[in-house]
Amino acid sequence: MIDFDLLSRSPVFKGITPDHLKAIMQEIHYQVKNFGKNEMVVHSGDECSRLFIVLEGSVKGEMADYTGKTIKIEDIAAPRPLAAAFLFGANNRFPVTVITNEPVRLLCIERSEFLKILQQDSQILTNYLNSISSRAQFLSQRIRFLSFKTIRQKIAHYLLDLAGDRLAVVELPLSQAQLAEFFGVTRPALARALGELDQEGLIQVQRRVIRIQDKGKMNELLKG
Amino acid sequence: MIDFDLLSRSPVFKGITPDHLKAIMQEIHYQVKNFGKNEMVVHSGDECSRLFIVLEGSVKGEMADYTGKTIKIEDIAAPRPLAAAFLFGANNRFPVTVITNEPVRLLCIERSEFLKILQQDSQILTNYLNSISSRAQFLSQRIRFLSFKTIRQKIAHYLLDLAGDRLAVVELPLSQAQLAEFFGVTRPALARALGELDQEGLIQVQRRVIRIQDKGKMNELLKG
DNA sequence: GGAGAAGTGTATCATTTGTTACAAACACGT
DNA sequence: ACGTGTTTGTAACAAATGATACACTTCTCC
Repeated sequence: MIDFDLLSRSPVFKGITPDHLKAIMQEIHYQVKNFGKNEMVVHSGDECSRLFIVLEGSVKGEMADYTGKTIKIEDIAAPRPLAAAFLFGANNRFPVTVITNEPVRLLCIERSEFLKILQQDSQILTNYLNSISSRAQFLSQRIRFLSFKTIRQKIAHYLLDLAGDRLAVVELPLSQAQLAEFFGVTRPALARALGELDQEGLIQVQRRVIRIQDKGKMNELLKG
Repeated sequence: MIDFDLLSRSPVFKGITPDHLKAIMQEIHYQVKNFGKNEMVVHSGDECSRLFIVLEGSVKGEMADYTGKTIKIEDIAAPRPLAAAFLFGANNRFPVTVITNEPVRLLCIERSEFLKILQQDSQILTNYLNSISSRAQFLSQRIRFLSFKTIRQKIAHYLLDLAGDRLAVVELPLSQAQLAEFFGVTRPALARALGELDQEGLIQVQRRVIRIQDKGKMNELLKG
């Protein structure tokens, strides 16, 4: 049995009433699969020909590097879909290995069946397009961010983005350690860079609260 | 007038016969706009509510950094679409400014009209999904690549990827200078790293031709 | 074959960042 | 107020890379 109430809150089916969703699902072929704890759902490199949506429990995506060591990428809990961006596209293979954190129920829909849904319901189509489109945009921004060479540049970009047009005083939403990880640098290096910018009078740092003193010079940093 | 023969070779309309495409287009509302040379088509930050496809000529995407300096991102020639991944998604704004390289004819389709097409024709829907999905995958891989810290790691990843399961001898498809730019490092630094890997016996470099001597140790590099 | 251009190997030094370690400031429960 | 754990500020040294310069090879065109 499927909890259509929960499923209708999934990003893919947002805005669809549970009843309507139930009607839609009756028209197509799908499967519900049960997994135990720590079971492997898909293996990295498997062909991605079905859409998976977590109905119950949560799974984690792990990426295996060349040595076999695995790194956890992200957790996905009900009712979110699984690797939605990889259902279509040139190379339909999972980039990650997916393993259950706990007992899990998965909704599996063949790509061709899911296509039927997309053609039938414009709301779901829009949802899905928005979803992978947003992901592409997010990734695009992330690449732009990663292309900044120095820590100073990353800080400048981050702070200016955070401040926007508003006042020049911002409070960091992350701890330095988290921010350092987001920047892809070490925590002491980040603290040092913040300290230097403070000494040079570009910003004023009081733990999490930062005042941008000289927006002009901060912009200058992004030049090179 | 639209050259449906050309348009049917666009990634979005691939696999559709020119006649069928003509029939589809007669059902919906669209515009064809003409631009002169060096005219601005869209400005960075503009709302992206229409799909643009280049019918004639070519345009370039430029990104403005905080200082106002512009960097050319890519050229788009007929019959390719423009910023297809930004038509949907959370923040529908162009990340780039688009300027014509020469006199250009553009096909403009409102998002709502394009949605009609997507629902009507499963081939076009699949094309479009493949297109933005591929882009997300490409960006995803690029981020993974950028997350390698050292040049040695980038080299290892690049070479192992290039070699695949085949022999251990690969010929670089790019010059060192181009490869260095792709890696986001300087050319001498890349050459130095290659030289060191050679000295350590992991690879054997003869200008563009590289022989991977020790795949095991190359894999090790990707650990840390 | 020779001249010039492009690509490659290498060296030196400056700059940036990672690494490690430790002290100071803060948060929170008792 | 007091300890305890977390977060933040700083320091010293090592490692990696950038910047710059130059010699050498290979290619191409004449």
